[in-house]
Amino acid sequence: MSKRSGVLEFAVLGLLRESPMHGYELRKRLNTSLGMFRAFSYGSLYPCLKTLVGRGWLVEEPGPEAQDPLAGALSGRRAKIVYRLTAEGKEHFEELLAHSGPDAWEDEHFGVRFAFFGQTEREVRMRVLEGRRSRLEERLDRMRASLARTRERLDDYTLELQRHGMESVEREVRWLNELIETERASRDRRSGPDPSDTAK
Amino acid sequence: MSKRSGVLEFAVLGLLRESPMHGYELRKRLNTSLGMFRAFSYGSLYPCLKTLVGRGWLVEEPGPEAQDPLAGALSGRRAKIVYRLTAEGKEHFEELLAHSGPDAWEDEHFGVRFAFFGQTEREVRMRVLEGRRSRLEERLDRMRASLARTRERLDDYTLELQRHGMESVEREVRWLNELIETERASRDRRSGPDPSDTAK
DNA sequence: GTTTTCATGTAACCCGTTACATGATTCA
DNA sequence: TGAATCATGTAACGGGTTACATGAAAAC
Repeated sequence: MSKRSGVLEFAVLGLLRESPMHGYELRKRLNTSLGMFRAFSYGSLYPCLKTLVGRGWLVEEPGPEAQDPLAGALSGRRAKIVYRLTAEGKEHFEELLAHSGPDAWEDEHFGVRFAFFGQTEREVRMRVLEGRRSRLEERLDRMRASLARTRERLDDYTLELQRHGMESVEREVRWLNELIETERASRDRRSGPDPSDTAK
Repeated sequence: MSKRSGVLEFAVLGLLRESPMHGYELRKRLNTSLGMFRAFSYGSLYPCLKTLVGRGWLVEEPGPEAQDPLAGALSGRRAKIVYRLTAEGKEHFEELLAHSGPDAWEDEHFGVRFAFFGQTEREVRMRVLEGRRSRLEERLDRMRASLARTRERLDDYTLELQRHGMESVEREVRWLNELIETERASRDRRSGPDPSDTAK
């Protein structure tokens, strides 16, 4: 029933798709490789892994050291649990990757989506980047409007905070512009410059 | 009992300190004037107001239109509830303002603290700005270290994401540097340039 | 041999949102 | 008169954290 709306879920599936791992290692990768923009604790990771197993997207496997006859002989030892993506799990993740709905470019989701762009279709990448950009442009419009309405009643610090906030958003828009540009260029290089396209 | 660790609580007290308001208006101010960096819904605002009243930091007052004899005569009408900061509430908020502990420069708190810098002592402002800056510098160190360790195993998109993330943090550090500079300049202008200070 | 780091989990809580319910006032 | 906006609230849920408990393996 639970939606598991899923930044964490998405990231876990994505990382496990590259290679099986146990929880501890997974968490480190979440907070470094992928991380910077979001941190997770074991308190959320392990329960998440459990529910993914419950849905058949992951399987728990004994760690490789279970092959070791010495360790195997000693009963009662708790082996590392290595999580591996199942076929259904892979299929599900690919569906998620193909999706480019509005939620894909919200603040919380965009970062993790971008982190897996390497596995994402070019067209989907474009839609997500452009969606994100127009999302931010809407926000800029609202900020500018609100600033125009309230400029005089605000003190210097509040004003400075808003100015800095707007600059941050403008900066991200420029970044997206560059990325979109690059994507387009590499697409055009592939299919050859199309006069009917560039003439527009 | 509840901690109410309080971005919302802080902002409510701060806004009501400037002038009494009813909930609806309060929420708008939270999401525009102060806002951009955080939004709140009624579902969190009204319960928060209730608990603040419960602690004696706010009082509910009938809206000004209750003075209107016509409206007052019509029984059963639900008046707007105007919230006003009590003396204890004001005292409490000033304690919060004076505080410059580590939590003041965390991501979640820093924005709201900055928004009320207009009401904050110069020394406290300095400590918060400097605390925030060193917090971000630590983060940069960790990012650089992690990047150096993992650079080759990462694909282009992940790398680009990290690069952009680091640039964002670096940019905020530069912003803080300017703010600190400005604060220092205005302080020095006050007390006159001190040779023993500038010689260092 | 002891401290660190690796490794797995659980229970309680926190701060907030969404969706809903209700009704008054203003504007077209 | 009907729609938009003003205005106040509640119940259920959501996605996470903190603090705790446990124990093996590695490093010193």
